[in-house]
Amino acid sequence: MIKVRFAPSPTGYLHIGGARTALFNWLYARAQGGSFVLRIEDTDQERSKDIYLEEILQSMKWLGLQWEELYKQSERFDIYLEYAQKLIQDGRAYRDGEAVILSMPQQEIKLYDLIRGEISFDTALLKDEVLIKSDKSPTYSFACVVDDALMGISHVIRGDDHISNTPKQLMIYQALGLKPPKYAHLPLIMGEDGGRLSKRTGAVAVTDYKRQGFIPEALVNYLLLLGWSPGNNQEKIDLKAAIKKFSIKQVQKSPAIFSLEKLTWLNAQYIKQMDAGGLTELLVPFLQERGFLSEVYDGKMLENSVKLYQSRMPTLVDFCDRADFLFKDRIDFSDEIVLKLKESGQEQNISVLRERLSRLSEFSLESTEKIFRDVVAELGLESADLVHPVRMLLTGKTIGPGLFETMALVGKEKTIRRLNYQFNA
RNA sequence: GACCCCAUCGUCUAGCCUGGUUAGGACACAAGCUUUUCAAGCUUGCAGCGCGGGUUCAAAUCCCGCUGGGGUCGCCA
Repeated sequence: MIKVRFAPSPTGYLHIGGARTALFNWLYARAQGGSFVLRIEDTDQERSKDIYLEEILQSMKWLGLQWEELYKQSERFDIYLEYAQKLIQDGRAYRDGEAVILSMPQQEIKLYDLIRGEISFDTALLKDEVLIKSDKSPTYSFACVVDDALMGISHVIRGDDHISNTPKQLMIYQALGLKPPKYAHLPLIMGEDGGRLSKRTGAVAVTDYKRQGFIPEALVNYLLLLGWSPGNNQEKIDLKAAIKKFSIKQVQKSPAIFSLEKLTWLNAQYIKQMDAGGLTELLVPFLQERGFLSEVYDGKMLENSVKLYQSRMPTLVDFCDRADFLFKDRIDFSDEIVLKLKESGQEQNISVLRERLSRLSEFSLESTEKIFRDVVAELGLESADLVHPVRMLLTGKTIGPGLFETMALVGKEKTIRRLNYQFNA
């Protein structure tokens, strides 16, 4: 029976590296028909906090990584103490005050890592290992070994940073007379500067990405690509397809640098291919948070707006920024826009356009375009002469979707009002 | 510093195991097409096997060394 676990410590938010470790564990379990255990390593009473635990569970769910079993080490202290006692009786460990310490055997050991192959260590270089601390709580390595053994974990898939913990833990298994699991050490994810991933080099918490408007499918897909490849030049792959193709042996051995640019590109791909209704639903909380939308809103109108921006919003937040004019009553112009409007010299022509548009009864893409084209022709202008200043007036921006689609969305009343602008005021 | 691990375009990677490829794809970048702007899309371009030795008819691929990078060295996890 294949059984793996992800063992986060609730001393901080779930970060991107942890999320990837969880993802690979989950994938391995699913690919092998095994099960996935979530084990909360909250032995550090000082630093473990419930809010972090809540956040980790939420992030896991958001990413779509369901677990079969959940444990908390803080509820298992008796078990660790019991095993430590046994080691003392067997003469493999000794007391130092309240603490229990393992006498480190001296030997050459070989570890076969599923990703790296054979790794050898000399435990003579290791110091005796603390198993139970003076406060009677277990140390990481001890709790980890006891739990992995008791929970029947068959494969330990974890970050590279644990590779040097492995020989110590192997010695604990040996002292306990228990069979160790198979190991696979994942290379770490690094920041854009090649160093450790940190807040300085970008967002590290999964919730930060959520807040920044990334969708879970894209994040998971990107994380998958960091250290693994489905082959056949495929970039976009969902969890279901990944399960079919996943092989732990194909995981890269070298660390990978996190690229926000590529994640953003993937996010844009997912957003473009979503159905507009589903995308709209995702957008609603972002819009409400900004006060752009109240509890009650016109879903149809919103969905139409979303469609117009679907290929123009790499992240959900981008929609809020780029389509803000649809939700605001009045828009503020930047100095740049004010200047460009003044330089366009189209005040008179725009007032002609405005007057003609105001006579329209049906304010649609087709009708506004017809009027616009007529006015341009009558005044002997190029379309571009009016398109740009009108867009600025309606949206407060120099860029955006097609002007007539925009007009139809903004609606007659607001369009007429925004076209009434004192260029030299 | 000691110990362990790693090394293909700027970045993520395919290829390596089972030597023979014009070393493939993607992001980014550049150009073009399209166009009312911006995106999207399509086309094209730029760019890589860290270095040095072997082994071999032949090395990105196998071996050794160097260099470079990463990780660990807590009664944190």
